[in-house]
Amino acid sequence: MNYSKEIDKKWQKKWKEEGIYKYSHNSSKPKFYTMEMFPYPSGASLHLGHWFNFSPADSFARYKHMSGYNVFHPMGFDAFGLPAENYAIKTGISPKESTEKNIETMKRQLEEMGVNYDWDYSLQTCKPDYYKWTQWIFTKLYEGGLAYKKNSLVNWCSGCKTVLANEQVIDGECERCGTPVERKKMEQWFFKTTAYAEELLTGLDKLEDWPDLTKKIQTNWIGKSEGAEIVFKSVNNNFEITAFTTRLDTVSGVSYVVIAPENDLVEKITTNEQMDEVKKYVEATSRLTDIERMAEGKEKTGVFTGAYVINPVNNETVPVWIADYVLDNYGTGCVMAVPAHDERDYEFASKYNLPIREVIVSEDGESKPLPFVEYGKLANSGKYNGLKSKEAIRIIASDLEKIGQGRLTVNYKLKDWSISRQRYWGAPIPIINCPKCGAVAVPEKDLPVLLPDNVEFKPDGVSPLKKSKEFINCKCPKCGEPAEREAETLDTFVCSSWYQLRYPNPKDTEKAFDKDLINKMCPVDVYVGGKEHASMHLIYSRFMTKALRDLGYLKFDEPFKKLIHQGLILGPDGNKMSKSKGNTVSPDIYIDKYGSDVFRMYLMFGFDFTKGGPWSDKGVDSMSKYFERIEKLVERVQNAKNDSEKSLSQRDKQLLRVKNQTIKAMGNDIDKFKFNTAIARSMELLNEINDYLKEDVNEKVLKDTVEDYLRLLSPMAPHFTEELWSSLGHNSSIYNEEWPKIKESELSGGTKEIPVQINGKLKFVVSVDADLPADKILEEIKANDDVKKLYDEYDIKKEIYVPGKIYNLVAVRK
RNA sequence: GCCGAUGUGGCGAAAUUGGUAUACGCACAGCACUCAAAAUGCUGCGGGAAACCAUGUGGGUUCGAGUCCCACCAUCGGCACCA
Repeated sequence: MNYSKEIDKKWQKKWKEEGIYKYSHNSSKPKFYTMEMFPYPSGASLHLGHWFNFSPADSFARYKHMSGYNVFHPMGFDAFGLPAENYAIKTGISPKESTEKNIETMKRQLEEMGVNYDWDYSLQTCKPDYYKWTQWIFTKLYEGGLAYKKNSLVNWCSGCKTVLANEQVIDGECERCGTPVERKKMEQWFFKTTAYAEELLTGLDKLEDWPDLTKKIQTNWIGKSEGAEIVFKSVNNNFEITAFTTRLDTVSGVSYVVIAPENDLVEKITTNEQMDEVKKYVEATSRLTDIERMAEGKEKTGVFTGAYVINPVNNETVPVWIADYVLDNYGTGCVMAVPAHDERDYEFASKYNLPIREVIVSEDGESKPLPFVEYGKLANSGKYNGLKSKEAIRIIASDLEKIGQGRLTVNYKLKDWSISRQRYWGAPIPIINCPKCGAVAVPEKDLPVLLPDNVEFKPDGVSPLKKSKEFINCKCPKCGEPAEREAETLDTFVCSSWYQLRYPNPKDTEKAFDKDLINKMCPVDVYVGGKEHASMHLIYSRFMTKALRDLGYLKFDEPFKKLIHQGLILGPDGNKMSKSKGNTVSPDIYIDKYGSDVFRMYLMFGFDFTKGGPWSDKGVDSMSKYFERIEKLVERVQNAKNDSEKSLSQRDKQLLRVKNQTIKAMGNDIDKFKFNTAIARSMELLNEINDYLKEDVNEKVLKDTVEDYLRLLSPMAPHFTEELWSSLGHNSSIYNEEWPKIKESELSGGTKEIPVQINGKLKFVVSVDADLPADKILEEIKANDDVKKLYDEYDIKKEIYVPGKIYNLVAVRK
């Protein structure tokens, strides 16, 4: 075979010299913005996952380019983050240095893949010319009331020595290092994602081209629940407790009220007699990690506060308890406990001998074993007796509203996004804390707040930036008095929540993005990336888009119109690839042996793009053989004479028909990221062409077909087809060829087979002229000898003819 | 526990959305070329002698079901003391 890695190199060089992938916003063609989630620049060479993600996405972009779009397909680097910092701690090489080096390596390797990126439209989140604008966005959100600081309970990872967002806590462990997460109270910056909870949820309905699974995950994550608030006043009328409940119908069964140990009310309401015990309990729970606290089967614990409140619905006095089965960060952190109709309350009440009163029975009035948690009919509920649960909720809520002690409301699991990180390698939060003026945003003219180079950043829980006096000490931009800078850095997800807005104009020193341009370019038409970001990056980006829209910068609601998740290539053993399991596979040996295109094609053909699967290289050889067969065919065509005068034979027409079918099918497939079937179609076309070569060949038909065939393959195998294209005497790149147009006239003709069935079971097929109108086809079927025989053998009860498709007889054998 | 996805040959997988199940490959077998092998090319390839039977299992709707409906089994994923 002629194709090899050397051919890749030759064309990569030429493409670069000729600048064929240079992008310009000035074009008469319609825009098409497609991008992949940008990678983190890690030290090692590109792994299989990168290839599986980026090379098909590149093929897609190439296909769109050939289909007449002005395709914008940028690539950048998500360059801030912990790995570089941890690497630095280990080796002493600064994050800046190692990151820059890694980016250079990665860029080179991406080019070896044969991608059509224009590096003039690229970005690196760790560069001041980028993070200046991340900081600017922060200040805009701050001014718009969407960023705020509060003392709050946060997820603390003692491994990474930093705070984590809720989204970064997986099963109670740090998403990055697996350390059990602790809870800590700290002053933290937040973005007000909750302000958009409802829109983030309802907006999902409009995202028709997003995977259902991803929308489902976001729906769960947002966790909307409709219920009611109810206010319990204390017996002495010196405090109030507001609880959220979805089961206001059970309110007459409240036998106590519980609040979370961390809740601010605890201190306020606890009586002196109970204070010691309560303090002990609160301290004990605070020592537990989330995992310990929520361990399955863990017995519920709690303690009485000494306080009593009044149930506004029946005026009963009930005790107030503290228990760690109540979460402070959901609802109000306070719960009305109805042991008869809630499993948790039942367990707790049983343990502490609190009353259990049945107030819901089944709809037919039957008493059910407790705890009975389904909807039913009210009992033991005074004037509400006999009401069905759902109407009771409405009526009780409206009664409470009249006395100002409750109302229907909604609650979301979604929390505000915690964005402060006590680490070094990130964008400094652009805030100056002035003793007089408070937190003041750094004015645009003073941005970026540069990340200092020489800082000791060994993690010890104190933000490394605090240790740099030069960094910390500054003047308040408002009053000019001495002040201190915020010492924390932004969660890297802030950097990636807006990067698609920067790509179209990455070198702009005046603004983050050009309003007019970005409103034309966005939303991104197709976004490709892993589904592990469903409840992180993809929520943050959506939030940021909506926030910037409401601040007047954007005119669209969603960042990404269509979303595709690539699957995961697993190790040969079916497990996730990891160095510790020793099941990693490097793409390099395949690239060296076969060249980039064979490998790209193999990845696309051997796996469903959205599914992935366990790695196997069984078919790589056969892909290489496919390339050889193509080379042979092209060699044959190089000597093709031009016999255009010849009229088309039936065989010629059949070839053209198959070609047109292939064009149609491959286009549809690539649009849906179904590269496996697209390549299968191309193989069918090759088989057809080789079959055609056995008979009388019309050289012009052959050459046209083969050239179209190369065009069809070129998005998937850019180097290989470029080489063959030039061997056919073409001087311009195949990349700038048009994707072949379907000729309807050539699509028709030939014969087609109509299945003939008895009772839905296939008997045989009848071949008919494909161009015949449906009723003529039916005539031909009926005239067919085999069909006539069926009439003799069977009693025909009914005849079903789906025009031009199938002929079925409902019949009994005579 | 709640929500969701998937299940088709020895294997990776197709099936225009209710209309010829197993496309395209891999593996395998036979033949040709060769002294021979490799490479290449051709042929076959779900089961069954056949009628027929086969898309995780059992029902249902339909002239017709891999596709729609109900129940179940298995695997994977998301959420999970969310009041």
